[in-house]
Amino acid sequence: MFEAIALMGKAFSSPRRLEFLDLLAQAPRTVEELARESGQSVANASQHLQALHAAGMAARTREGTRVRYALAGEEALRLWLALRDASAARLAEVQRAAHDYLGEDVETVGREELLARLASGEAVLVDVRPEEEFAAGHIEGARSIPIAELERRLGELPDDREIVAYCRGPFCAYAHEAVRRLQESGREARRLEDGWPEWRLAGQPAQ
Amino acid sequence: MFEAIALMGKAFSSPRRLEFLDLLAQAPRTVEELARESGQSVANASQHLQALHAAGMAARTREGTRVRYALAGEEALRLWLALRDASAARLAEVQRAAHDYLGEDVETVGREELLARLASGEAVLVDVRPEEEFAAGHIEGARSIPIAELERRLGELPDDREIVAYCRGPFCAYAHEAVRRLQESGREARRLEDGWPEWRLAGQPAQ
DNA sequence: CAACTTATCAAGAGTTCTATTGAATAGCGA
DNA sequence: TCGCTATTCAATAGAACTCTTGATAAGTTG
Repeated sequence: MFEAIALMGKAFSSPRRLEFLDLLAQAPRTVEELARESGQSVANASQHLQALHAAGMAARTREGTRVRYALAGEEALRLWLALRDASAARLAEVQRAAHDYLGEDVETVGREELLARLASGEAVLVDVRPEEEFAAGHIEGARSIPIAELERRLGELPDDREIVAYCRGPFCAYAHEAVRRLQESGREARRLEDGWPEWRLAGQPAQ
Repeated sequence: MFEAIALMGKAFSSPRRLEFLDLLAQAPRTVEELARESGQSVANASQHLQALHAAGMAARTREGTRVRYALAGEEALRLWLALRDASAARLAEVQRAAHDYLGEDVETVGREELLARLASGEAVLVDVRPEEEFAAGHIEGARSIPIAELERRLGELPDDREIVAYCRGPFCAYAHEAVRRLQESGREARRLEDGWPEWRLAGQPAQ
């Protein structure tokens, strides 16, 4: 029994596999994409992805000559987020790594407040993740400006309303970075406290 | 970052450690007790427990010459139960192991129905876990009859009311076993669909 | 069908994990 | 202090895991 459960537990014991889970939480991807985005060989990525599949954490579908992996349902997403949050709450190593990686804290907005400010037109919501992730699903009413293009496309954003940026989640640096740049441009800006996976899991309006 | 999270993830990759989590979900215990109940050497148990501690899943307190380990807060319990349930939902191996271990399914009662029937006096609730686990915490209104003593103490139970048995959780065989024996004795009996940890986590009345 | 792309397989070197053994340490009580 | 108990430490052999390399399989396109 415990041996069988450990089959799933092993999915969480390798940083590489956790990185895949994090990527898959945003959008399904092919093996080659996952390998490229995580900077490892295709063969190695394939092995880890098969391990995730065997652990019941990833689903896979064949698409012609490629194979697309996705998280295996909401349950899998919930489990990954629970592990991530629990480790952030209890392990000093994770806190330290997060702080080093994210830099100075940036002011946040909660879900309710964001919804209210969007409804009243006081705020504009920007998704700063890569375009493909936006395409795979995003918060209702958000517009896509990937962080890499933000500088160049600053003109598209109003400077008389607050900008709220969001990205992959609370441990993703994109939104932090975006808020800093927006503030440097003289705009009022905050980041959404969560990212897209948390929003979706909470059953909030999405597209 | 992912490396740091994997420190916690590794806690779930060994059947031995999962068994400890399962035991600790019932009640805190000393190293020696945990080693005995899981049938392994003390030195080995100590190593695994230290790993759980380093992973932020177990807390430890010194008590004179012994060391008592406990789950590190509700968060740890929630994570363990989430992993267990997710693996039971998604891995055929776990389902098979559970069925082999638990035997024929037994009729269950839900929390709400149990509370109603206890309030109206239509049912009697029995905790069939070992006595020490009962002592460390149990459902309000339950009486303790460890499964090992059930046969001998059958006379203590009424035969004109339904008996509801519960134990460590849905994958613990004690309650199944108890219901079968109670039914053989001519009593009406069902098992609570969850066990003590789930009950406590749900914030239901406890002692 | 041949050439090509994408993913998986197979084998092996190096690393990490696990359980065992025996020794060492910490706290207690005489 | 000494002897005792409970736990941890240290060393080690064997098992499992990880990544790399090169070959193979599946599917598409010309």
